Amino acid sequence: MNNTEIARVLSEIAVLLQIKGENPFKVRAYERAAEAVGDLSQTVEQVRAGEEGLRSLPAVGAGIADRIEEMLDTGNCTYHQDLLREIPATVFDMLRIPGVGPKTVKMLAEREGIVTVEQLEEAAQAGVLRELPGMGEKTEQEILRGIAHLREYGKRIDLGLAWDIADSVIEQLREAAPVSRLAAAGSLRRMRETIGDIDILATSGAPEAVMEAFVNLQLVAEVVARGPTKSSVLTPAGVQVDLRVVAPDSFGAALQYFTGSKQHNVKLRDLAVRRKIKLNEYGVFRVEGDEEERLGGELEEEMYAALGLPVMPPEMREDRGEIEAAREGRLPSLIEEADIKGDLHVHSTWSDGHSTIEEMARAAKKAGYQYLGITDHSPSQTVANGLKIDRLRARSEEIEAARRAVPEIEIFEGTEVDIKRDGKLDYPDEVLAELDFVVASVHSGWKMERRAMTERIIKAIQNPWVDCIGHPTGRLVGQREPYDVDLEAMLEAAARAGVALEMNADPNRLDLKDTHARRAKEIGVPVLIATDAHWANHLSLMRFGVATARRGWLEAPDVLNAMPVVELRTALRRAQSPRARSKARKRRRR
DNA sequence: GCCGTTTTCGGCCCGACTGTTTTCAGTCG
Repeated sequence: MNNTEIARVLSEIAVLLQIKGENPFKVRAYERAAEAVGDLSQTVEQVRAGEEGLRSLPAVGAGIADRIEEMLDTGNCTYHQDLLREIPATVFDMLRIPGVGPKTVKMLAEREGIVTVEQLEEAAQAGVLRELPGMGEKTEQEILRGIAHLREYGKRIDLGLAWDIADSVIEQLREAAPVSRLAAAGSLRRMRETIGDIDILATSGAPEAVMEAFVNLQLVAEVVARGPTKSSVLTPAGVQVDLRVVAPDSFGAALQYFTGSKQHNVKLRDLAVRRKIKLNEYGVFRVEGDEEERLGGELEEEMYAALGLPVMPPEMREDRGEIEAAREGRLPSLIEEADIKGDLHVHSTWSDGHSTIEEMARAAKKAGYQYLGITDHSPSQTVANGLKIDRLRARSEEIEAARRAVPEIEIFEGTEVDIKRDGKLDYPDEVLAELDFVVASVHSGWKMERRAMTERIIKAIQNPWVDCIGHPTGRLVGQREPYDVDLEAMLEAAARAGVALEMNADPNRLDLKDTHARRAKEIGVPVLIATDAHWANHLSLMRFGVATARRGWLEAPDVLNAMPVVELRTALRRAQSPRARSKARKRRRR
């Protein structure tokens, strides 16, 4: 079983135990173990083979380690299967209905034998639910609406779309409501790759008026909940937006609290309790018996300072070791957008891009960059108008013209060359040698088996003219699973060869993902953050790539395109080859 | 089921909102 499968089983065990009414801390142990496995970039098998074994994973002790061992050895988990005999897997879908939690599921199954969404819908339509304990007519209607909503918009949305909505809510609220401060919180502020709902935080002396303005915003299709300090609405596309209003002196506390993650906050509170300190969304307090002394709350920094900690960047707040790092004074100094000196993976009208080389160069100048890599597709990409060798060479003229038109930007003449099924590249080496920068990517044959796919990519990494592997796992967020590849082997090969792996900044890709980037850093593989832009205005997607790199704890020295142009030129492998040196001499004479 | 700056046993975060209730349970984040 692979990591995803093992994580899924562990998290299903947690849900099943919850429905059974088991010890909530046991439930949490399984949840945390599932997260730990899901976050790994190595395979679980590799962790087991490692020196410290499975127990080295957070929240994995003797019991859960046994279950994981069984899954690795036999491909299934008897404990999980026993639980599923008591409670059928169909209840997982029921839990996705807003307002339906484990207690309700248990009650429905025991009293009415309801274990599927369809049965629940039927019972609600028949008016059976309202007769059950703790339920009434409203709950019944709520469940019917929840089912309809789930069918239509069951998915999480990508980070790019979420920020579009959030920016527009913030802008409209600033116009319409008496607010002083407004900020996005939640997974949006942490820049997670997908967003369930959008959390906005405001400060105001007149919360009721803010709530009134909020539920009447133009983009509100439906009001889900409405309270004096918290309301939830749905946009016409079915995205939920939550707004909370707090007093100005609680802004930092609320921002900290609602940014999460849940696990980060749980660990923080655990730390706080030991020091007789209480954290909530209103502030941080020292607790002495019945007495509470307020220590702060206006600034996020005060919340952390009360625990003797520096503030951690939101992207790190996932309980992946950041609190320990903060305690020990070894928080990394994360890469920032301002550190990025150029984009090295963009397309132009020569292949499937929609902007000319010059337009791309002007956009790069506007972004404050020093350089830009034009990396059009290679011949195999016929649908993307991939460049045959003659067109690739013909493109040089236009690149030269763009260099003259936008002299502030150093343009790297590049390609995104296909890695063919056998690991060979779509241009011969002598053609790749003529270029300044080569990204090699897999665009076909997704279904290859793991070993062949791994060898395929490693062969490309070993080609002396390859500078970077593009979107290294091939996944599309929420749409397409990554292809089956041994990431650890890929990283090791890249480290040996000095080849960069891409952090593709397109919010549909984010590939490498955060935990992979972190592993790349550990192994010493340089990361290229690049947008893969097909339109000039898509250079702005860099923001999402940088955010995901931050989630992977990357610092500027870990990122290839945080290098100034002169250093970059000499750092590339081709700079070391005699042929490149002669080419570079020619370039200098020009 | 996990874990240790108080612990190898006894802890394990906190509050708002809703609906169905007459004081609270369930859900959510």
